[in-house]
Amino acid sequence: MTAERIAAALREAAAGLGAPGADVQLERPKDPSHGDLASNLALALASRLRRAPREIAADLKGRLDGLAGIDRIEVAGPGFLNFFLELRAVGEALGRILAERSDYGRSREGEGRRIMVEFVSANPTGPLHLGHGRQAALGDALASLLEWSGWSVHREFYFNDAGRQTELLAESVLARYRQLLGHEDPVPKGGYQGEYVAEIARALLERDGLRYEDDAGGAELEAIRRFAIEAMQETQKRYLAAFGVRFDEYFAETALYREGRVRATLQALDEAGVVYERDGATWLRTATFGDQKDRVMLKSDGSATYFLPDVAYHVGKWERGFRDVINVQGADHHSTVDRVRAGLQALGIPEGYPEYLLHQMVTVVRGDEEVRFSKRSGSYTTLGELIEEVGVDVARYFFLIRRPEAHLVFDLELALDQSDKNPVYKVKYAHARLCRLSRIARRRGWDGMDGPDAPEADASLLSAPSERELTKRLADFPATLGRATKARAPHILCDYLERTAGVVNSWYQAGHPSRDPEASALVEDEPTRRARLTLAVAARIVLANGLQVLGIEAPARMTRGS
RNA sequence: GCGCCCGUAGCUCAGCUGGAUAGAGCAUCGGCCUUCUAAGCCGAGGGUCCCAGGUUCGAGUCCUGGCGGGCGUACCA
Repeated sequence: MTAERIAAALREAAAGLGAPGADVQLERPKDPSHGDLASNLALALASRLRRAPREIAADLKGRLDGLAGIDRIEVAGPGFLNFFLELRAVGEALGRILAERSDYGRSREGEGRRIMVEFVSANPTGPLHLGHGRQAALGDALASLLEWSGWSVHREFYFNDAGRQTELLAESVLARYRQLLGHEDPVPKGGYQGEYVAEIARALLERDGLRYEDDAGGAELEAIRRFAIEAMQETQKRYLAAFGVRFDEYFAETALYREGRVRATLQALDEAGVVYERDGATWLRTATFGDQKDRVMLKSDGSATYFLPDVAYHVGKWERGFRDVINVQGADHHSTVDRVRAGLQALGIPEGYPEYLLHQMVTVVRGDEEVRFSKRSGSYTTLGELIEEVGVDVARYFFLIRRPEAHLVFDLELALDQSDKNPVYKVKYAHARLCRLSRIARRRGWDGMDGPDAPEADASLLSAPSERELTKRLADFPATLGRATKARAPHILCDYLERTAGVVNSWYQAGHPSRDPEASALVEDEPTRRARLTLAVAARIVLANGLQVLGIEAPARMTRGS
């Protein structure tokens, strides 16, 4: 590729000027008058070479003579080198896109190594809410990005099925169950009030009949607890499936106890000399490893806090062979980061393990009005209700549209809009328009662009500014995916897709028959038509692949609403 | 009090290793449909990048200190 050749030539030229091993990065100038590619190498080398940047740039330029595919090189501004490529070189990406098709954008960066992405990890004590929605979309998109970058990804969901909260759930279910039988049991203090608890109680009654009616004391609470957790998990899994998210493994906290891993972790920490007793409780010296203060592992009543099994769980991840782990969590859990890492470090696991991706909270608005999370009608309490109203694709996209560390405002009014104002639809429409071009071409007997044996198009015929711009954008797709993956930031891909869709729409519109038939992809001149249809197919592939990464459908046609 | 995150156009937000004149969508205003679906396109206005210092040839981006907002800071989960 031309860009790689230029970078290599620049490195060599820099070495020739006395600066070997320079880190050369080419960038896409925003302004087309700054060329197709630009390098700030001369600026970066100025202090090292103790020379004026523009002077260095001129020397570099002198050493780059005769590079194929380059029309001209300019020294500009404070010392930039701007490269203007021949159209053929700009268009070389098109051939690659047509050849790689649905694989265009994949890389081998991860070299097949295993990586775990843990996300959602909701407690089995209630339905999934909107925060879980953001996490589901984010974790799944991140996992998908990693797969596209050549990692072997394991998607995992951890659930706390052992703590006090699950007992409270069971007690709440029992109260509701007895209410169904005409008793006046109140839901326990701090218990779960939601309607879903009553539903579980009804299901329990249906399955087991009157078995627990006289069990106000709770002798069979364990059976109820298991039933409730299972029911809750079924519901969660159903919503996640509807949301298009699938996990390789659901990991239960109780498994840690059953296998003795909690006790073993406690013992190992004790042997490491980082455990002490105070006020009847057992503490871990997490402050020694960067935590703000020491933490309790065993309460004075002998039961464990969440912290201890959390550490045991992550020791398990390490022992299962996962050297790369990303935990996707809400920012309200950020205090666990330091303490879990501290516990792991005390056991000799490297600092900074595991990696965390913390995302900020979600607020929902309808126009100017904030939607409160309450049980009153018209408010959203669960992910399921949201999906039902706006659809899976819109929900997924909206959850991904912002940087994880930025607060997310979910606008229902915009989400329900089906015009191009809605960014998801903008991308889908662009994709559908490109499909339509190919359909019409086929209908007119101009076939052959879509097959695997499509003849090479002449990219030098793509001379309009919008064609050049679109071609360059398409060439940047693999690098954009790479950047999004490394930054753990799917929104970078959203941003790319929206901009690309904008360029597509603009190009499409310029060639609309009512505007300029000569600029259309469907012109009579065969070589020109072939080149433009190739561009259309390439753009379609890129949009489809991008949406695929985000788990969003790329329709070949959009049906007009009434 | 302490810790993490955020502060960019009226609103919601991008801004890649520090680089050229700070960008997009929405909203507002003005143009463009007999033609491949205009669910669109073109154009315009709109900015003390929270403030103050510092590092640098160069800071929205890095450092320090403020101010404002969110989330944490349990022998809760």
